[in-house]
Order: sequence, then structure tokens, then C-alpha cells
Amino acid sequence: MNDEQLHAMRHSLAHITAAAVKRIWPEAKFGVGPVVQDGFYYDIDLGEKKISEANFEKIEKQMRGIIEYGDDFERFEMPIDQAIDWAKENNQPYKEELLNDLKRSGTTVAKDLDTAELGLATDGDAAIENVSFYKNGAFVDLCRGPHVANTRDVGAFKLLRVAGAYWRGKEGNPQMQRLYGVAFATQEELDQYLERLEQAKLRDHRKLGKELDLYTISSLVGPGLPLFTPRGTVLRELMAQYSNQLRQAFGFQKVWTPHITKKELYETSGHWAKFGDELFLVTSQETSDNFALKPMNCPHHTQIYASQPRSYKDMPVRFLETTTDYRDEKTGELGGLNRVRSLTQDDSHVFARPDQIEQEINNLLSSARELYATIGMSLRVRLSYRDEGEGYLGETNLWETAQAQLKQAVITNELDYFEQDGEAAFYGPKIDFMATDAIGREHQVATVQLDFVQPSRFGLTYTDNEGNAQTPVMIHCALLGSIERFLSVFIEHTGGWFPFWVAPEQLRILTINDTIGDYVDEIRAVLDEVVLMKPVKYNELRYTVDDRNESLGKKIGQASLMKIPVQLIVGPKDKEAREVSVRTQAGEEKVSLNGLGEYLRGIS
RNA sequence: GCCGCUUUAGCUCAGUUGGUUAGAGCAACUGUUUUGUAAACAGUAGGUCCUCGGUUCGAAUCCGAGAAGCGGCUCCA
Repeated sequence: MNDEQLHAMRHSLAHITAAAVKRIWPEAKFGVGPVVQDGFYYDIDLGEKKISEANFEKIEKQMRGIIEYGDDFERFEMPIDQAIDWAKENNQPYKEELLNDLKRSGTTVAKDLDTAELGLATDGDAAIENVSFYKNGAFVDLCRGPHVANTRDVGAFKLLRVAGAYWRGKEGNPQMQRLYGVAFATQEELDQYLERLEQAKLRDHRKLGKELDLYTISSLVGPGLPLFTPRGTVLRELMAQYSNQLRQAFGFQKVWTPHITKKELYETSGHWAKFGDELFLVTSQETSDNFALKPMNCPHHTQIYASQPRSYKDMPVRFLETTTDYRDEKTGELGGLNRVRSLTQDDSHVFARPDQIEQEINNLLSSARELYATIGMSLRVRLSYRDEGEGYLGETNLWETAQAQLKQAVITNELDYFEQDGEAAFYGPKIDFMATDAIGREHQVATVQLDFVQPSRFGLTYTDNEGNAQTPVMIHCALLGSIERFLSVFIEHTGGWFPFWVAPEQLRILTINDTIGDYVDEIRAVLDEVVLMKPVKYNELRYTVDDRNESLGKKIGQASLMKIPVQLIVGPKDKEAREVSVRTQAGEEKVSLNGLGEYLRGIS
């Protein structure tokens, strides 16, 4: 089956879903019902009545009835004004809005439409004459198609979930219920898909975070405020250290900034106007100043730049700071480590002359590539541009220059990229590295951003070779992004089997009985000398000894559940032979005590 | 914030139509066992059934409000 056929199948199932819902609730008003990754959805408004998962069986039963009955999908056309009347007569206000847009502009794509006119009726000339409809049995729907020939040709499906969704994606609009289904050509493929979903749940970072003792969230501390355990802290700190090291090699210098600031800083940067209601505010009992917990770091770094006069010879100036920011995210947006209220950024800012932009971006992209190659993650890159929306600061021609420069950098670095409008920051376009979580959702991790706005808003300058003041360009970059979010995808990507160098507990000695304590001490002496130098420098070995009064099988089982990459099994026979049994995921081998340090340093 | 769902021991989960003292496995603790490759045996202890309010002779169970978590929507500097 090719993609077009699968698409037609899923799209036809969306119609069948709507038809089934209309049979059960004839008053249903319908929005749109497109094909999405792995399936389809249909947006439905039942007024006060709500669909819940308890209704799925009933809906699916109706759907199967419609499928078995075997009506053809019949396409027909209607003049646009007649179609609008059809929508009114059938009490389908959402369809009426779509038809109004078609009449006025020939499209229903919201981003191609004037937002002020969205959905409004027009008396002017129609942009199109006819619109197409599809009919299967008694169910008629405005639709561009294509569909399968007959309702029997839709393959295997399952309703998966129901969720709220705003009409046309706008928060002020009525909220409809979005009924999601998955669909494949055969039942076997559907079963495989559902099985993959089950497997993915085993890798969920929230599940592994608990099982591997990496972090916890306390209701006393608050939602979205994760607390990191000793194991999780090892991960955080080593990854941040690596990220910093990669940029320090390119001349970045560490700085430190406080976690609160007067709100004037953000009024100047432009953040207050756009994100003011997402700041945690801090009141001073001593002064009348208003403070906020910092939600990001670039404005602070501008003030370090501004603290002394800069010559063109000093440029670029490169600051690096791994620090925690606080954002008052809406409760419904929080989730695991992926979206938190206390997020730690491995943040950096370059203040550069225009002629230095290309080199600086190349340095950062190569750092990002090296980091993700080292941990075995291949990421797609998103070029995030502005769109026609409001809220972007700076002149259009600067934006165009910046967007072209970022695209060129991505091409030069041979990154696998796609372009997306409307994903830029308010001060400039971005190169975003996108990671995929266990169930296929994409999350931004590394980012490189070009900013012509903040330097001028803060009045930053350097003196050029003719003695004139010039405005520098800012390049924002984080390689991990939010360390919390990075860890969520890293945990799911590895399934908890972290690379040896970053594993919280790299090695555990498992004793067979209590007759070999002296030999264990000899082994410890060897382990204490093991310091990895790659990819992070001075990375001392982290190990423990399990000499409890338990069976070997139990010790192995528990060490394996904790996904400890190297287990050293030590008993009287090993002591006798002056060796250890090294158990890894790859299997087991004997290593001599003399060769143990070398063996561990060689693990990549 | 909005829509739907969920919440029982540290963890994973049972718990019938509202009915005595809410159960199991793992973990913990005590004792026995000295163990060779994914979990030795026995015992002990562990509960605000998310919180608050209501209905009832009686609530883990029904109703209301709230909190937290999950899946989406919106948002993501």
C-alpha cells in the first residue's frame, strides 16, 4: 500500500468516525477531520455533552456497522453559496465558517487568511465557484478528498483518545472535542503499532526516573519543580560539564549572574511585554523595586558586556553560564522533566562583529554535532523563522539577513534540516536541534539563535577601526537546551542504559561471600586510580560494592535493574586466579586484576 | 489555563451491588542461610484508601469542590 492509499484510508475513517458520532448524537457539530501521523482525528462539538473513552466502544461499533454496510464514497460539487446554505440548514456553523473563507479567499488554511476576517461571511465576489462534497450513506461532508472507493476499504483502526482542542487552534475560540484514531492497512500492522506504544511506555523517562532513582517531584515543593537525587545529579553535572568543555575549546568564558533582577531589565530587553505574565515576581520588603526570578539569561549577559568599553579587537566576546531559570508555566503544560518551572540552561552568548557571525555559528554547530554524535543521537534540525504574526521585534531586512545566514550555516555544516515559519524567538530566527521522545513527540534541545534586536535595545557597542561606535550581533546558544528536557529525551533514547562515561553508577562489585574482603580492597585500590579523560576530562570512576548477605543471583538482578553497565563478580575462585569476572550487556569475560584499569579506560 | 481520564502501603497492583478488622508481591526490619550468574527461607512491621465537604445506620466505593499526575489543545524567551 502506498502513502496516498493509506492517506485516503485514514481520511475516509475520519468521515466514518463523524458519521458514527452523528448517528449517536444527531445534534453534533463538526469542525475538521484531517489525517495525522499514524491515523486521523475529527473535531466535534456536542455542546454540553462530552465524549469520554467510555463511549469509544459504542462509537466503534457504529463505525464497524457503517464499514460493513459498504457504501461508496460519492463525490459531488455544489455552488459555493448553495454550500453555505447547506451548512446553515444542517446547523453546521463551523463548516459555514470554512465555506465563508473558501468563498472569500479560496482557502481554509488559517495562516493564509486575514485573521480579522477568519470565518466571516462576505458579500463580495466569490474566490471560487464550486466546492466539493463527499457522501457515504446518509453522511455528507464538505471535503477536498480524496477518499477510498467504498467504506469497506479502510483497513484496521482503533479510537485511541479524546482531547480538547480549540476551534482553529485559537485559545479564545470554543473548545471542541478531538477524537483521535489510529489506522493501518492491516490488523497486523495496527497490532504492531499498539505493541510499539506499549514498549515505548517502558522507556518513559518518568517511569525510568523513578526506577533508576534519578529525580523526584514532591507535592510539598510543587509541580514542575523536580528534585534531583545523587544519581540524577551525576547525569546533569557531567552533561553540563561536557557541554561547557566543548565551547570552552572555542574561547567561551564562564560567567555568573544572580537569579533575580529588577523588572526594568526585561522591559528593556522586550521580554516583559511578551512574557510578563509568566514571570515569578519577587517583592522586596526594603525597597520599592520590583524583582523577578530570571526566566532566561541573555539580558544579564548583555550587562556584563556593557560593563566596559569594547574594541573591535576584543570581539567576539563569549560568555558561558549553566544556570537555572524560573518560568511560571501553566499547570496544564507541565510534564515530567520535559516541561518544568525550574529549568537549567547551558546557556551561552557571543557578542560579535558582523564579519564574525559565520565562524561563530560554525563553531557552535560543530560543538552541537560533536555532543550528539558522542551520545549516539542523530537529530533533525529545524530552521525556525518568523511568520506574519505580531510580536516580532526588529527590522524586516535584518530578519531576512539573519534567516539567510542561519540557513547557509546549516547547509555548510551538512545538517539534515527543515524550515518552519512562526517558530522564531521574538528577537530573531533560530537553528533548533529536535530530539524525539519515546512516543514520537519532538522536543527542542540544542539551539543557536541570531539576535540583532537586544544589542540595540540595550545600546551595546564596540569601537571599530575608525573610532566609530558599532552595534554588535548576539548569538545565543545552548547545546543541551534545558538540561531537564535534555535528560527526558536522553533517558528515553537510551532506555536508561547510559553510556559508560556518564552512567551514575558505572560499576558495582558483587561479592559471592564474605571470605574475600581483602581481595575486594585490592580491587578498590585499582578502581580508585581509574580516571576517564574522554569525552569529559578528569571523570573519576563511580562504583559501589554490594557485599550484602544475599545470593549472587539477587545481586545481579538488582544491579541489572539499575542498568549498571559494568558488574564485577568476585568470589574465592577469582581471588585465587587474581582476576575478576566482568559482566556487561555484551556478556561476561575474565579480566586480570592487573589489566582491569586498562580495561575500564578502554570502554567507550 | 481549557477538555477528557486517573489517584489504595516506599514501589507495582487487587479490592464484587455501599456492609465486620482494606489485601498481595517486591522493598524495609529481625532471625536463619555463606551463597558462582536476573531475586534463598521464615517472621515482623508498614494505610489520612489524594484532600476537604456532603448523602447514608454505614463510604476506598455514591455526590460536590479542590489538589496532583497522564493524554491532548493553547503557550514555550
